[in-house]
Amino acid sequence: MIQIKDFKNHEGQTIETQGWLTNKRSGKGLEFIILRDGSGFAQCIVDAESVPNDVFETAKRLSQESSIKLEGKVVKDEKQIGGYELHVTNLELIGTSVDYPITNKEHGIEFLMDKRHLWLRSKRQWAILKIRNRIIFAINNFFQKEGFVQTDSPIFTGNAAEGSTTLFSSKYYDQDAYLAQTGQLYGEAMAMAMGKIYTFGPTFRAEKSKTRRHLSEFWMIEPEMAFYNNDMNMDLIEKFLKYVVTDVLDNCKNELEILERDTTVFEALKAKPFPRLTYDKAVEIIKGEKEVNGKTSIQLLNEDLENVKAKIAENKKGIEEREKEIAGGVKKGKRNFLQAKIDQLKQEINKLEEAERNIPKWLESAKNFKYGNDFGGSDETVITRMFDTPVMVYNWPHEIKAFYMKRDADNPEMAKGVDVLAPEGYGEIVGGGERETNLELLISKIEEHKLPMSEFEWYLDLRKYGSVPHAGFGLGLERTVAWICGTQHIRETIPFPRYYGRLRP
RNA sequence: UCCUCCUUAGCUCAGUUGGUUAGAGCGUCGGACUGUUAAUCCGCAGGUCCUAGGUUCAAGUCCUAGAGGGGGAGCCA
Repeated sequence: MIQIKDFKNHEGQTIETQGWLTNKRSGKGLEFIILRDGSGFAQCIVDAESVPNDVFETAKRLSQESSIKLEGKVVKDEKQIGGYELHVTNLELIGTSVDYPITNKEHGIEFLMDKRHLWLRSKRQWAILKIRNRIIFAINNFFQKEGFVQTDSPIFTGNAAEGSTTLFSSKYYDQDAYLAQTGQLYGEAMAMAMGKIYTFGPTFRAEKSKTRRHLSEFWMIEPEMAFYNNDMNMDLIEKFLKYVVTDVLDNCKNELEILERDTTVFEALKAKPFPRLTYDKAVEIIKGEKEVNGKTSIQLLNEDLENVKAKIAENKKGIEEREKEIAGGVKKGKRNFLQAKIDQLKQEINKLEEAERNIPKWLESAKNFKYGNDFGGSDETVITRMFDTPVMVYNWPHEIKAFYMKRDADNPEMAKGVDVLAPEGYGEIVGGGERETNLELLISKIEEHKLPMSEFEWYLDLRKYGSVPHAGFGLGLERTVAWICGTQHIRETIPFPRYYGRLRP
């Protein structure tokens, strides 16, 4: 039994293969079957003259997602995705498929999410999951090569700590428990034992967020390094992200092509250093007080808005012209064609008008940004819009950062945190920083945040027994997958997404 | 929780100032076509216009309430 990905090693040979019919086209005495088997996609041709009558009849009646076993000759054909097709000599039906709900046409996100268990079979989803797999592989490779030890943090935690995020509450025997929102504090303990570690596991946030970049359950990679300061931390993040992106570019060409991802942005990223902005500089850029590449954020956003408006006007004109043409009297076929185009333009307008409503709000919030606040989603969009690589923002006001963040000795209002913002509006993919080592400062911070001291006794021990400078960060897997794949929604990047309002399938 | 947009055929969507029998494309099914790439062409079938009230001679269209969904804010990876 030969897998589709190995067809290239069997050119000219007659082989057996099996899989599912994902699409079919037919001509007289010819059936073109698009077969998928998880390893790839291939066109299989059943010619009435090359197979027994009953086999051709079976092929003719095959429906979408029928499972089949095929025998045939592998033939090279440059036009095919994998470069090879199968000239079928025999075919056997394994399992029928009646009224498969997902057709090869458009569907809405809600319908597809209700059918997620079947949607996973489609080509686009296949490509995304293959890239997700490669990213995970690359992450592990990178840290293993760099001498990190993979360790895991617990999922049940006893404290709802670390501040503002809402957690999922649960029961642990007779005690209240919560699902972990991060493994970081445990990571610090493990780094004190193993030197350099990383955790890789699921995290849970019970925020009722309804945006294209949020999930309630997502996977996070959290490295933690003893004897690292924040500058070393930022060097590592940059090296790490470049490694992962390069690895995916080298090994997932076919998948990126299926997704129609423009990979030129990644080529730029490989060559250039990531911009490193202090919080102060980033705020100047957001408020439009500082130019980047000759433009301020306000100018750029206004340009974006003008472009959106121009596109809407253009579409409206296109609709008007076609409506006039229809009113003038045309044949049925032509009328249908024009009507379809009109509908498509109207749908585009709906999306553009959403942008038209949002951009002015972002502009307002950018202009009125108050120094000392944390960045909101729109502020991140504004700042990443200015650059074509990920941007690092470091040295944040300590008041808006977590209690364990290291205070800057030269600038006591600031904490040594770093956020990495992905380009193209994919948001914050990394959050991290150097950790506070001063026991007294930590204790006062815990009190300031009104956190239960008893839950942190063990954590404070880390500062009592051989405390050392250390740093680390957390990378959101799904946001990274979304950015590299260029997906519209983060929920396409995980097999069975959990987000507000979605628990099944 | 707040703001905003949406809900019409299996799916994706049109439906004008309220006005006769609610439309299209795709999909299904039947047929045509020897090489198709979301194939194409012809034909048949397919409707609780989200729900409940209300205004009106008349409601898919207007009003009120509710349900569900998209996007955004907050929060964050």
